[in-house]
Amino acid sequence: MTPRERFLALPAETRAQWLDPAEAEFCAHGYEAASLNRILATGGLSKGRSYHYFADKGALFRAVLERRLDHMGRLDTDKILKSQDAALFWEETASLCGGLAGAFQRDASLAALIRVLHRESAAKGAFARPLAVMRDQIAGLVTHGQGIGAVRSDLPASLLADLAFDLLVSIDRWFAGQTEVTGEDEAELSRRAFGLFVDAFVPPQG
Amino acid sequence: MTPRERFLALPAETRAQWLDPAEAEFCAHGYEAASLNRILATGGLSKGRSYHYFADKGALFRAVLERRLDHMGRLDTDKILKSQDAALFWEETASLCGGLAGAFQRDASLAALIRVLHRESAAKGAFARPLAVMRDQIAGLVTHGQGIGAVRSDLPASLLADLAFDLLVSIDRWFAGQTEVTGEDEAELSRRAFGLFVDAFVPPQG
DNA sequence: GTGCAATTTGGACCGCTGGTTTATCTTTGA
DNA sequence: TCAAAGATAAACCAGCGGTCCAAATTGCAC
Repeated sequence: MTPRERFLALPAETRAQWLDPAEAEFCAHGYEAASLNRILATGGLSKGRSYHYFADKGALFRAVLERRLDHMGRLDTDKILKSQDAALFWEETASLCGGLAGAFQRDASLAALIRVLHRESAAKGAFARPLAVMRDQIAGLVTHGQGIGAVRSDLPASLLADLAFDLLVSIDRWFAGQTEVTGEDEAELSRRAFGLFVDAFVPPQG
Repeated sequence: MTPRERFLALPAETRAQWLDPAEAEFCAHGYEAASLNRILATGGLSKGRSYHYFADKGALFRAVLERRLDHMGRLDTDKILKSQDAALFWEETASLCGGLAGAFQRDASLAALIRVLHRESAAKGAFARPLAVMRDQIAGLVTHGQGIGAVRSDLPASLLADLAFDLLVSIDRWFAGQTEVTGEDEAELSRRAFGLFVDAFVPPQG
């Protein structure tokens, strides 16, 4: 039995005994700077028990992340992939981005974890997979968009997918760093920011 | 006398005794994962000597970075700031980006160090300053561009500056990750990528 | 030239990190 | 009842960045 299987077999209450302090620690300090020893001390857990259930620090982070992602439900990219004209494509994309932004606003921990994941993934290979899944999903959307003429085709889909992902993260990060902007202002600003996003990826004129 | 002053007073040859192994280590492993002990062992230096010349690991990284940046010369933003119409603004901006890309191609260590700086700056506050300088420069360019109608004004300059910076870094990172694209293909692709960059920041039509 | 003072140097040491190992305790099943 | 298997606690490890201090070296006044 792998450590991961052992952990998933535990009752939810016991699982929370690990995941709650771990999530707090990762949100507060990021991945690298998070102290496993501190997590264990906070939760009253021991090293041996920890490595009985988690192969390493990365496995614990992944478990924390998975629990949060379960709260969010799957990204619904189907509608976008079924769209057959540019207008609908961008309408559905806007809807998905809006839903995502809403989820981030509702669940601060989810937003914080995703930011940690994106920020430190380049340095730590441990998170390659979950991030690659997202990027591949975006790449699929881009390719479909190119097929129906909604997305520019003068650049490779892999590049466009990378840029789209990073751009969305950058936008999110800017809004997260703003303390004064709120309510209607924020809604209007993020609507315009999505406009910039669209401008970058629609086929260039001429 | 501060450690930094002591170090700068050293002959260039002695300075290189620190900076060469440090640069190699930082390029290979990034900042966090770079081992100070390993750098010292490689260079035949001792701990006491190190902390006589560098306040901490971050100071050593900054010294490595500064030596590289001196090789590059200052970014010449004057021409852009003097431009009075959108066409000239973007022409000069293209020229500056091209020069930057050339410097990165010529000096792989510089490119690697800048990538490390950008990647790990969010986690480590030690690098806030050098990065903030670059971002402020970009913010200045954006503001000027907005003034002459070359850059969209429906979003705050600080947001546009952040996005511009991150977008350029993302583009650079994608190209750095490509092994097969070379020569003319790369030149043409990066020309188009700059086109995407422009499309995102010019005033939206309608 | 000599002796003192200031600087420079090496390296032991510190608290901490993530991770390993071992030995004990608990549970299970025949 | 007893042994095999699973779970747990805690000692332990190498390495980390950083501190400290005593010894070696240097520079300078006399």
